[in-house]
Parts: sequence; structure tokens; C-alpha cells
Amino acid sequence: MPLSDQEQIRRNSLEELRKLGINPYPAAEYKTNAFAEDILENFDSTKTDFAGVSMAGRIMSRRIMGSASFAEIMDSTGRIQIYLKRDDICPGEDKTLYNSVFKHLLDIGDIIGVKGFVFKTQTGEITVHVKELTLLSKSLRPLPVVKEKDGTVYDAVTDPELRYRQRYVDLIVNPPVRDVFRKRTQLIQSMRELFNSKGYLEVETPILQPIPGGATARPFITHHNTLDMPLYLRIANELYLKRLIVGGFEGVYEFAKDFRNEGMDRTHNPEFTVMEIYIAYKDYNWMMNFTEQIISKAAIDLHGKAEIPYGDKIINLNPPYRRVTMLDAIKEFTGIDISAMDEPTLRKTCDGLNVPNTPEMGKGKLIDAIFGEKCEHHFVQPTFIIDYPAETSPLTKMHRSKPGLTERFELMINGKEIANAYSELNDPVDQLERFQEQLRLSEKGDDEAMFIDLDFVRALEYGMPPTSGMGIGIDRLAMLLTNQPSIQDVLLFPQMKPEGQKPKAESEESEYLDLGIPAEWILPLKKLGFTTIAMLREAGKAGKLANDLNGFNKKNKLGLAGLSTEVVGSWLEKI
RNA sequence: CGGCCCGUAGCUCAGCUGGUAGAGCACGUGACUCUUAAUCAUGGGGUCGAGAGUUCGAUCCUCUCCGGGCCGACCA
Repeated sequence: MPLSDQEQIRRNSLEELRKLGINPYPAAEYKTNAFAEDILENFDSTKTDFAGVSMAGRIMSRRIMGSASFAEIMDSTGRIQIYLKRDDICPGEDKTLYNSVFKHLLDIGDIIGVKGFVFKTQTGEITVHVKELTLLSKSLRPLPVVKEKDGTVYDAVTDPELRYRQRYVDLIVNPPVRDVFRKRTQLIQSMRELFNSKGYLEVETPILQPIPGGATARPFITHHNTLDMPLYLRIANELYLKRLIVGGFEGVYEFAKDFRNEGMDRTHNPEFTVMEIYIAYKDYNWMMNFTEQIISKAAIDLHGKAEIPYGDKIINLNPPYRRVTMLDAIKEFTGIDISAMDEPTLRKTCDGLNVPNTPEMGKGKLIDAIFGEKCEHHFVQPTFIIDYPAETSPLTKMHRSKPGLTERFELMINGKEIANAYSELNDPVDQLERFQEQLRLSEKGDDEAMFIDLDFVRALEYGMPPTSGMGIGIDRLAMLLTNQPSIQDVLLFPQMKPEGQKPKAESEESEYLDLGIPAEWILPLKKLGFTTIAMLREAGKAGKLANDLNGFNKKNKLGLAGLSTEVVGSWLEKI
């Protein structure tokens, strides 16, 4: 890849700096004692607090006015203006540091350290008056320059492709993005704090699993060479965490990356983060209350209140949340009571409601389909949907009083599933039968049905206390709490297709000369895209090529003698 | 997987019924000691995503491909 003019200029500056004996990438620690945010919030011109600050950051703008200049540097807390005066940073005879280094060899994007004192300019802006300037890292690539005045941002970098592929640039030039990711981390800390305060244990379980259990999803498959066996990237960690409850822990939780080999869209990334927690001697009713506590605490920790904006909506995360059974929800939005229907009747009902269905779908899946199609999106304010059909809940305890249903809830917020929980099935015989039923479903063609994990059944046979477990989609909750429309906006590095490969090596000059092409025409040819002889072979008509070359000559005022079609044709013949 | 839209200078974007490209910022040079989207003067910078076709001639029209976005399908 040829360098752009701006990149070339920066590389030249780099060399100039080295010639002046300035290391553009010094090794030494640069001690700082102040951050931009702290200065801007706490500077008081009647006090002497910031008389000797040392700070470091990236140059984000420059306004040079002869022998004095203003610039802005950005550190991890934000931007602050700095003021440089030639005779202040160059007290002696030698004015090179200002005249050459600052004015010409430094650029927007370079990282510098400054020492000086804080003052307020005539226009009232808190500014660092620089006495000492140190280059800490030279930037060789021009940064997009985003300007702002009176709250209006100019030339903001909004191209999603650039923002997601080069997140570092996004983070530099779009300050709110850094805040989103700080909030994401705060969210996780808020939850961890709560769990730890209750004595629950944070654990780690395998990501490479011989059996991808605990959920219904297509896994990624990999291969271990030494064991010579397939391993799956986990789709869930549920079965491992429950083994730990069998092992005697009161409560265990994990912030886990899961991987699912499925479609990608605004709410799905192939790898995503789930918090799963399992607590002994609890049931799903207890877990609903606990979930309300988790969510409302997180909202308050991030926003100071539990009423939060999302898009054009206000979502109230103050408990208690509405609780609706799945069958009631369907009744509410379709007017149909499906509670007594058998499979054929349900299928007809689906057809009548225009809910797509296939013969492989059993009763539970049909109910799920109706709910997904007709109900789910209506639940904008937080709502627990409770009591799911057994067929789609193979790890859930049967309902204590409602036959055919399980003690399961999903928390819906803004029409999306945020959490999923149940009273865990701990009857090992029932569990094995449910796994076997899943196997039958998979033979029937349901490629999401679960594998049988016999070791998990063995663990249950030793006895697991009654337990409630819950999973929260951290990415989706982060979207909600940071008011972001896409999962890509809450993942630092969302999955993307690789960028296209850049061009192959160029042909040597001698290869052009061998064809009888005059040396002065080689550059124009390359500029027109014929960087290799092979490309020239495919150039086609000599007339067009001659025309293009003459046009290039004229446009760039090269002053070369014009080429005839015949001459160009003679080159092409020799290839 | 299907529909719609997008890809032009480092960045943000114009570009008419087809005649090989413009602006602002950024960048180079010069001026300027409190500026702030600094200002003024001046200059350089483009395989118009890639390839093929139609045409005397394509950034523009047609097709294929690549990458991205939105919507739908699939999918928790």
C-alpha cells in the first residue's frame, strides 16, 4: 500500500525528530499528577492548587499564532486546552523546540507530556500554560478531526464500518463511546458486588466442552489434536454450574462468554456474554424478586435512578415487575385460550394466526412460536413471563400445581428477553427422560434439541438441593442501560467479516521496458492501475489505453509526446 | 437466505440527461503573542470499493463480486 501524502509527511517528521536527537518513542515513565477532568472541575483561580501540573495526552487540535499557540490534549478523562509560548518552552537562544518541533514536526494525534500551570484565558477557558513539552509517541496516521461548537459536532465519524473495525479510532474521536463501555463495566461490577455481598462464589467453567449442553443452539465445533476429539465452544455453562451446587456451594455465578453458530443481527453476535447464577434452596419465585433487585440496582448504579430512556421510550425498572403466565399473555394478545389444546388444534391455531410452523414442531414449540410472534414485542415495560411448556424447558422442574407446565420465567424488557430462569430440575430420572425426549426430537429433525450429558445426570443422582438458576444476557442489558440500538455498540470488537485483501506486488520496471514501453510512461501506467504486466495483458483495446494515457498526460501536465494506438498496440502484442 | 440503501481525498460529504471529479475540515508553505469550528494568503492530494459489459468516451447506465447498514427469514 502506498502511503498517502499526509502519512509520508508524518514519516518525514519522524526522521527529522530523530535527526534532532528526539526519540519519538521514549521508554521512560512520564510522571503525571493531574487529569483534565479534575482540573476543569476543581480549578479556582484564587487558589494555587494547580500551579505545577504534569499531564499527558493526545493532541486533538492546534491553533498556531506565530510565537504562541493553543492546542487541546485529551487524556483518559477528557480534553483540556494548553497554551504554549515560544519563549516559555524555549527559554534559551535555541527556539527549535517551538519553531520546528511543535509547529512543524508534531501533529494532531501525537501523544505528548506537558508540565506547567493552570490559568484562565481572557475568554474564560481553563488552560494549562506549558513550560515544558515532551514528545511521548509520534502518530503516523492522520486521525479524523471532529470539531465541535456550541454542542454541535462537525464531521463526526459515524460510519459503522470504521467505528467497529477500528474501535480505537472510534474511542478517540467519539467520547460518548468510551462512556458506554465504562457503563458496561460498571454494570458487571454492580452485579458482582451484589452477588459477593451475599456470599455467592464467582467461578470459571470450561469454554471448550465435549458436550455442548445447557441450551438449545448450534455450537461451533473445533478439534483437539492431542486428545484427537472434537470439542465444542460452549453455548451455555448451566450444567457445569449445577454440578457445583451438587458439590455443596450455596451459590455460584459466572460471567461467561457463550458462542452460538447462528444468525447475526442487531441483537445477536456469535460470541456474547451471559451471567448465570445458581442458588441452592431457592425457587423461581425467589429468583424473580432477586432479579428485580439486580436490575434495579444496576440501573441506579449507572443512572442514579431506575427510570431510564431507551430510544423514544422511558422504561421504569423499579420493582415490582408485572408477572403474566405465558398462556395469559397469549390470551391477552390473541384472544385465544390455548390451555386445553392438543397438538393438531394448536397447529390449526397457528395457521389461523399466520404463525409459521413446521411438522417437526411439538406442542411446546408451537406455543412458543405464537408467543414469539404475537406477544413478545408488546412487553416494553419489564414483565416476567412465567410457566413455560415442558417441551421447550428440558432442564426445568415441573410446575408444583399446573400440569404440563414448568416453573420457568423470562424477563422481557423492551420486547426482548433479558433474563431466563427456573426452578432447576433435580430429579435425575426425570432429567434423563427429558434428555431422551430431546434426542427423539433431534431425530425428528429439530437440530436445536439437546445432547445427552450423562455425567450431568450422574451428578444429579448424587442429589442436588432444590435450586433456582437464572441467566442474564449482559450485552442486551448493557444495550438497555446505555441506550444503544445495536449489540455492536456495546461490544468493543463486534464480529466482522475480514477486510478485502490488498493488491499483489507490482511488476518490476524492467518488465515494462522489455515490452518497449518508454520509462516515462511506466508511472502513468501504474497510476492508471496497471501495476503488473498481467493487468496490462487484460487491458484490452490499445485505442482505449492510448486514450487513457494521453488523458493522464494532459491532466497531470506531464508534457510527454502523445501516444498513438499503434505504438500502444505494439506493447500489448509483446506480452 | 430475500428486499431496500450505501461505498468518491486522511475525515464528513456534493457531483445535473454519460464528456475521467468538487467543497469544508485535515495536510504543505508563509503571516500572526489570549485563540477556540481561530483567522488570512497560497499550494498539494483521487485505481470515484473490485471486475466485466454497453459506448468514441462511464463516478454516473447494465451485470457479477467484495464490504457495510436497515428491514424481513432463520435463530433465544
